[in-house]
Amino acid sequence: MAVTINDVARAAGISKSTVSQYLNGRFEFMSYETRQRISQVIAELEYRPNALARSLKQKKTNTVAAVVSSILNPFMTNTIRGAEDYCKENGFNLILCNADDDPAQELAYLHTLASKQIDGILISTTGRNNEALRSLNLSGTPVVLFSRHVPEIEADTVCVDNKLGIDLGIRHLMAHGHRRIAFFVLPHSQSPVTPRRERAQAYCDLVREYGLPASEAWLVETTNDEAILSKRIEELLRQEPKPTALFGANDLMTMSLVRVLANKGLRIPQDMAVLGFDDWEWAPYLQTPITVVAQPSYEMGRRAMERLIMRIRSKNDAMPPALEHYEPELIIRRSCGER
Amino acid sequence: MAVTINDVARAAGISKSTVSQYLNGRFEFMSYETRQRISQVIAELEYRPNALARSLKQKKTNTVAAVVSSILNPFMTNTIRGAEDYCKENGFNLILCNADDDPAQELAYLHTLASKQIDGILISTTGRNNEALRSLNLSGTPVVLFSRHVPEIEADTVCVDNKLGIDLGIRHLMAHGHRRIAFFVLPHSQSPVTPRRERAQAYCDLVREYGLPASEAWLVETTNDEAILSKRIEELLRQEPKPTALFGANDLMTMSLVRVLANKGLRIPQDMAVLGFDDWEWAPYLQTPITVVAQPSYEMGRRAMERLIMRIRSKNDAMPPALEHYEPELIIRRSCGER
DNA sequence: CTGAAAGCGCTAACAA
DNA sequence: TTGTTAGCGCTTTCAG
Repeated sequence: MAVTINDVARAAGISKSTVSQYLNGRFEFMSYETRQRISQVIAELEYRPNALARSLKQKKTNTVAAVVSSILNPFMTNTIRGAEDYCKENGFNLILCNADDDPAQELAYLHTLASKQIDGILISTTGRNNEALRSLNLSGTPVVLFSRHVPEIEADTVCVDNKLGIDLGIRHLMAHGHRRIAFFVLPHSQSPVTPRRERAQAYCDLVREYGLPASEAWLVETTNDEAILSKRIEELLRQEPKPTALFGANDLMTMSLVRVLANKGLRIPQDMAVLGFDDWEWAPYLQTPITVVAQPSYEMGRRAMERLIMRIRSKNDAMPPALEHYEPELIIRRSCGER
Repeated sequence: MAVTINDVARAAGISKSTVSQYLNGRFEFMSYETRQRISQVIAELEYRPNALARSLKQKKTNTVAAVVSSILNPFMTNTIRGAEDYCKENGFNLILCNADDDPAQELAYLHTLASKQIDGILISTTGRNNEALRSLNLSGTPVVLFSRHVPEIEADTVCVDNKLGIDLGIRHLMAHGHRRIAFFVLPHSQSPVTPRRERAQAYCDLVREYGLPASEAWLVETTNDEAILSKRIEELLRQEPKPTALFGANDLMTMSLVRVLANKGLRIPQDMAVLGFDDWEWAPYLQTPITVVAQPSYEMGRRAMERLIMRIRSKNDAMPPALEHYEPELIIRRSCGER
């Protein structure tokens, strides 16, 4: 049987409330000897306060959760590292939940997190559980959104300027002589997820704005499953004129694009230029290092967690929700042609 | 204020113990109407039982933790996925802790996990907190070790047959005409961590056994920091005769090796062959696809979690601890030469 | 079939 | 400066 505060009190010959005071750092009204005594007994007994009991009473767990769409996504893992570091520096525990972009999973997590009385939630949401998120946020469990903005949820949001990112990318491609640009994005037409919509929209707008040749077929809505992607690319290459550059709307998509081209024996950039949205660890070390539009993911994660913890500490008071945009950055490597 | 079991009882016009029965699926002694009524009230009120209170009383949290040395390590992330899946299938929650191979961090996690009354721990330990782990295991929080075996801790362990892995690797290199093989491993002489010791030992033994030329300088003990690694490689190449192949003792090491060689303009395998222990996602897509000795990481993670949950369910009864070895597999790509 | 009562381990007034 | 007391929200005998 685990040792409890009562055991400590008994062994020290004092009452448990004094021990409790000690545990909570209220030494002001405690004799020096008592304090010494308690500290010694605790060490001897290897006493560790039961966090469940404490949290039950205090109504706070000092634990927050990050619910992400996929831990395979390098952008997410970097974001998490930022969030994690900020937590650590501020004495919070972090629970990581991988919702796999599945609304049902996401909702299940929200429920168990709520039942575990988590203090706050950082989430890159599927956008399908807005009521649940709103009600959490309203009922005292602060929620901060990152990467994906959902106007219906009045919560702090940290994301990137998607239009700027696409603009950076397209201008870079143009500078390398590319005019026929295909854009690969996850299905977005009936998805509530904003980044893909914003990026696809920006692509369309900018292609028009810059007077580039356009084709419906060049806005490719597809999963990043490599078999499927492979077919879509074949279709694309069967038509004339073909695009000369492929622009992936996020890291996973670009990674698949690179692999599919490699498996087809197509060289980058000689046979096809490739540009990605989001950077990833291996991008510089591939056969052809990949040029990308990168988000400052680590900082964004830190910042999102900073806001979350601030909300928790301020008890989520009246402050209106803030929407913050970070600037993406173009990292030029070699996949769009030399120069 | 959150809704409690009392609110539900009151709204349903019954006592809270009946509601509790309902929550715990004990419908046997409950009228059908009561049952209906409760279910309806719960839905209306959006009642979610407080897991803290429940766990406090039941003395179990239905939550386990995985403490890993690094989430940047692809071997670990695959292992985690296996563990995660098994948890999910069995109704357990998983908390992921990244100890960063720092014994102090690890110990801190063990303490907070214990205080959170976690039901069990899966760990790839630094080997520096053996007493803590033993005492957890003995005092009712089952511990399962994976990847790293520590004889002093009598707990189930799931790991790979390291000697076999090194043998597979060395024989493959020999088959490609390599005889001067350098082995890159993290500092292990005074580290309690077994895999690196076993692998280094196996390297030494097998080099002797196969009558390969040996040199103290070819057993390179180094961190995988790229700057440092770069220096070590330069030193190695300054001497005659040079090795013709580099064997990385784990994924992170091999990844760094590949990057350092790339940055030096050395071609794989023409200028230097490379072989890795542990596979990783990008290994097949690099300039030269990397040949590796792979561990069945997903299965190992699943299996480790299976044992852990079994221990939890059986209340960690007398069963003697089991040590399981999985077989590694050679995945031939192109980094050791064509053939 | 349902309710009353005690208690899990801890905190927080309030008394002493 | 320390102890008493009353819960936090839930489960679990044990009566009825």
